[in-house]
Amino acid sequence: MKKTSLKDIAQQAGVSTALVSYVLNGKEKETRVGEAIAQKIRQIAKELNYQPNHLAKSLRSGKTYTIGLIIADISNPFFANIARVVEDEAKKNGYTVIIGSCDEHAEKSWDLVNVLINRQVDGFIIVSCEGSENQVHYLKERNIPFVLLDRHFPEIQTDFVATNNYKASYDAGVHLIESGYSRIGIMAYKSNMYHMEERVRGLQHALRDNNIDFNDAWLKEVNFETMDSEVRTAIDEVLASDQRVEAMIFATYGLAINALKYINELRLKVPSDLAIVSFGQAEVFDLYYCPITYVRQPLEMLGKTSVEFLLKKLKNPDEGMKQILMEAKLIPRDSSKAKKPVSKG
Amino acid sequence: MKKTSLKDIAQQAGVSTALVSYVLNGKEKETRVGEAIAQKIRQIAKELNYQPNHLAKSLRSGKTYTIGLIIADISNPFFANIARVVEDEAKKNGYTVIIGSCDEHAEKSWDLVNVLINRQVDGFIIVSCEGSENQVHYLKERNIPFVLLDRHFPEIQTDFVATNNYKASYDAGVHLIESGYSRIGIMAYKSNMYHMEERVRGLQHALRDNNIDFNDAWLKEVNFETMDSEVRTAIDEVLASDQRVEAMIFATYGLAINALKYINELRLKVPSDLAIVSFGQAEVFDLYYCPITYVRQPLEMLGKTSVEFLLKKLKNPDEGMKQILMEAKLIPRDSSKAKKPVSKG
DNA sequence: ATTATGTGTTTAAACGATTAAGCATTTACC
DNA sequence: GGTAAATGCTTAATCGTTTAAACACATAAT
Repeated sequence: MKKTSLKDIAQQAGVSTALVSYVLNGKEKETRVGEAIAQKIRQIAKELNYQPNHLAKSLRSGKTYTIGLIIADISNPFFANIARVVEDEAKKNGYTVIIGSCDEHAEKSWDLVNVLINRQVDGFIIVSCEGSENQVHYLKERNIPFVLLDRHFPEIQTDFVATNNYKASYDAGVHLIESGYSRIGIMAYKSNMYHMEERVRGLQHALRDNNIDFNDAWLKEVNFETMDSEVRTAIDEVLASDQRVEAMIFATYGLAINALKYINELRLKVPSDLAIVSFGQAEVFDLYYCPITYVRQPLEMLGKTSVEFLLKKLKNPDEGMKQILMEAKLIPRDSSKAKKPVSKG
Repeated sequence: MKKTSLKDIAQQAGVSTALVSYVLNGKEKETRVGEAIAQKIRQIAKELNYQPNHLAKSLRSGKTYTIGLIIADISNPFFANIARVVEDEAKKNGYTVIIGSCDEHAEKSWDLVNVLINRQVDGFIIVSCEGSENQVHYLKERNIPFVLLDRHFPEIQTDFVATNNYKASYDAGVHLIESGYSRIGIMAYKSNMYHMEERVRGLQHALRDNNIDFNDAWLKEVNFETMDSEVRTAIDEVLASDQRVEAMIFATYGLAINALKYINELRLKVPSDLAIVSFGQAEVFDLYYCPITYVRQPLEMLGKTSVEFLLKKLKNPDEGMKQILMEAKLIPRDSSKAKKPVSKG
């Protein structure tokens, strides 16, 4: 039993497919279709449970009403959630989203871009991974609409929606300082992505502005792929050094989780043995015995705005470049509780 | 700058589009294309960076190489992970996945089914929600290939891939009994979905087989939408009753999370005040101060097998019905640690 | 009576690919 | 030399829509 097409309806009604198309697209007025025949067409369409073929529509119109969403790491709940927001927002506007995760690999990301271009997506929303600048350039050259989400490349002029990571990290640093910590480290991915660098820089400047010298041993950069083991080593090191850190900022959710697991194994107490602030947000942070202070990124807003920007661009390709940095909010919890003052020396 | 099409290549090469199509689809042998011209065509295709238009291909062939994945609740990390597995597995086979979450609402699920049918997906993988039987019947009638994942309707003959929930819950019950607990409750969604009922039944039979009378007050069924508040009430009740439970099985991840939050607020200790076993799996369970015993469902296998079943069906629609129940594994942790014996009376 | 205007409908091309069928031409065979 | 087979390529229909243009009437205006 084949799907019913315009032709089927046309045949039953004894008219041409053109009329059927006009009526079912609500163009009866402009195209002056007779009221009687319009009724009949609608009636038959309902009886046959007509559902238009999106492929044909898209082929004809050149618009698929589909957005390609490329996410650097969908296992990160922050990104998983942002994907949901994007999807919901897109659906509200009649768009379908095809999601792909590149797991922080630029080649995978290339594949995805190509697959999705073949599928004729109207545009992209991309959480870029390291080394994917060429892809951004490619999309620009080919004039394919896209918006970068959460991560962007300051040296490439593009639309983007991101968090003010510098400020977020600066605030986190100040918060820890005000809570009485001064030897504050940060763990980040080994990466030259701007958002990572900003998170590191934010803390460094917070310390500098409070007259604390940042010790390079306090910065721990680990590789994404080998995170599990490297995090352990890193923790060992920052705790062992003669300049042992008292507090640590984790630049991503994944780092924090791995670190917390290890810290548990070591039977260290948070925050007395190590105070913690983490980027990202997840239920884990609430349920940890010592709830984790975290940087809450404006997830909903980021997702919604990225869709909004993209759809505007799709409607009017000549519209100007849109860039926005949103503010994150530090949510103080027990893991960064004020330190009990200790007499010096 | 338009995308290059077959026609463009044909023009440049001075041949018909048919030849180009043959060559680029590797059919030069069967269709006896001259070697010289084949070379030329490939050359030009490369120069123009030709990417075939999937829409046109699909329209012609009636196959989109797209799978619709409908998930009952994507905010559940178990489902989020299974979605990843499905996506990866599909991609390996050249399929693209369009994911939609119906948030446990049957109407949303209907919408998704229709949207995806319009998008001409080749088939569906569905984690059904309550009240969506009509949709399953609809797909069967319309002869649209689909596989039910994780949840199925025993009264409807369909392909499905699911967990043996009865056994999983039975095992959980036995484990708790062996750990010295006897007043064991279970919290589930108020639902007549088979997988839920099986989880309840599993515990009940485990108790019966160990000569423990199941007290109906130990069964707490809460509504998905109002879970936040109902869980609290339910916990209050099972702890207050004269037949206070000592242990509780949570039939879903969401229920466990909510309960744990409340238990923390009440400053109750796990497992001494209340032992816990939960379905689902997530990092939270590892990081909780008292790691949570949980039922590990064969996530990878479930996802992969569902794709496998569907793709087989797509290749050969007449293949027989495929149904499989996979075994879950109980992962014992501290939250269900053996109880210290207490003298009776 | 002729032209203009309005009304209701059909025709046919187009989107970009696939593919059965047809058409030349060359080579093989008896 | 005549038929058959092999070779290399083109034509044109098709998938299901959309939509500009053409067409055929009826009614109104001059």
